[in-house]
This record gives sequence, structure tokens and C-alpha cells, in this order.
Amino acid sequence: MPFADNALSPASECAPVLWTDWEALPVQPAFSRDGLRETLDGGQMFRWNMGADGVWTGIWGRRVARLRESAGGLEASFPAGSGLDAVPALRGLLGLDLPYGEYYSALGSRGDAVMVRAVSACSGLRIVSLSLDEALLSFLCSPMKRIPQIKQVLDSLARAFGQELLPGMHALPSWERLAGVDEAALRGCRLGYRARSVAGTAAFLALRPGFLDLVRAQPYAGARKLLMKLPGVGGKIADCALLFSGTSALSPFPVDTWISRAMADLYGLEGLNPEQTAEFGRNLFGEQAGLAQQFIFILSRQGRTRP
DNA sequence: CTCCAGGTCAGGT
DNA sequence: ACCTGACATGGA
Repeated sequence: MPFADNALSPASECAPVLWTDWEALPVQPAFSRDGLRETLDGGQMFRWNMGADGVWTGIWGRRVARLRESAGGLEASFPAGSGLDAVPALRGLLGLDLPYGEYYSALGSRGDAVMVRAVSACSGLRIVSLSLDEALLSFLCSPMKRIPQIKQVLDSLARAFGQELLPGMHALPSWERLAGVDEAALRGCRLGYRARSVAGTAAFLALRPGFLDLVRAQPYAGARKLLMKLPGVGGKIADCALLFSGTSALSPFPVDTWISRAMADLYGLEGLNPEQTAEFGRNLFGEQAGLAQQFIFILSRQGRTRP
């Protein structure tokens, strides 16, 4: 069973891709260029690429879309036959109907100068909502890899085991499909030692169908604990899977090497381990913790965490 | 060649 | 509870 987001019928052989006309996508608050890039291709999801013409093309679930900036706004286009729910699905992925203006205000009004600086440097940033399946697979491939490498691995997995949606564009394989894939074949997709995590999680989920439904039904703390039962899933990957699937709203505060360093620099947290840093972040930023984390992640990678 | 990357886990104090 | 090294792979 492919990922739940089901929109495109299988691609016919060698048919040229027809795209719908560009249509305006009202977005409030608006994206800055950096905000859009960080949302689509900043390490939240790994299947969006910008062409030489400045047009973004992305795959999530069984959907495909194109996005581009227009005068003061955003425009979208979809493969012909995508269905009437293509726009709502894209809006849902990008959280375009959530009150991000209020989230930014809440972060800024904490009196936190760090957050004020971050929000203005990358305005419009959203936290994406992939399916839990897809977010989990994405971040199981992420340990000790850079974002371009993660993108490469996921593209390889999609080409090898996923459904072809359009010529050359494949969905990620479902967990059910991955359960039937040999670990050696996974290593062929440059997964390295992460192949054991992917194979192990696929086997676990095959034995316990409904496990991820159980995760989705839990409040944040319980959902996190459940996910950490999966092989290769520690606190950080559990938090990423929950945050970037919208499963626990914006409560999770994933702590990786970048966030550890940045939090130490910004808030003087020398000596805290990742779990303690995550708890500190959740307490400090409350209901917008995940959004704050993403802003700090961006600042950190820009080398701007030491004012 | 060396170093490090959106970590996790097992095995030691 | 905390510390350490192993785990694959590729790019700087």
C-alpha cells in the first residue's frame, strides 16, 4: 500500500507530462525567498528541487506539484489529472491555512532577541506536514548524513522500490513494500549502516500493523516513546518524524548536532545532553517549539548563532 | 589523506 | 546516569 496521500494514477509509459496552468496560491504571511527555500528544501523534507528556471518541483505521498514565486506571492501547477484536491493537499503540506502570523508573534513576544532576529531573517517559514510514514522513513535515512546525501538516498529508494507517478518521478515505497526488500538491496541505495534501521523498522511494522495509528492517537510524550521502540529511532528522529508530519503539532524540539551547538551558544547551555536540551527548548518555546527549533537550525547552519 | 555529517546503540565506568 | 566507539559513505 503506497502512502495514504493518493492523487495520481500510475504514469503511462513515455507520455509527456502535461501540467495545469499556473494558479495563484494565496499565502499569509507571505514567504520570503529564504523562507520558501528553507520550507521546501531546508531539511524538513527531501524531495523538492529547484530547476534552472527557478521553479520548484516536489513529490510527497503520491502527489507531485510545481511551485514558483510570482509578484509578491506564490503560484502552483500540478500534473494534469491530479484532481480537485491538489490545492488543498498542497496547502495542508505547507501549513498555509494555519495562523503562522500568530505563531511568529508568540515567539517574538517572549522577549527573546534571538527569535526576533531569526523570524525577520527568514520570514514565511512553515513547518511541513508529511505523512508520518514518509517523515519516519526520511529521517531514518538521515543520521550522520548531509541534506544533499539524504535526498540522494531517498531518490534512490523511490526509484528502486516506489511507484512511478510520472516519467522519472517516483513515490517513496510504503513500509509494507519495504518489509519485502532485502537489507542488502537497501544498502544498494547508499543507505550504509542505516539499512539495518530501515529493514528493522519495516519488519517491526509488518508484525504490528496499526502501530503508527497508535502513535498518531497518542499525545506527544507517548507518541515519542512509542516511536523510540523502533530500531534506529532515538529521541531526535522520533521528534523529527512527529514534527514534520504534524502528528504532535509544533511541540517537538528535535536536537541534533547543529541545535546542540546553537543552543549552547545562544542560551549558555554548556554541559546539557541532547535530551536535556530538547526539554529546555520545549519548555522555553512552548506550543511553537518546533517552529523555533527550525529557525535556530537555520541560524546555526548560516553560522549566525554567535552575535 | 583527514575530517565530519539533521544519531543510535551496545558496552563499558 | 554518563562516556566511548562502531557503524557506511561521500564531499570538502
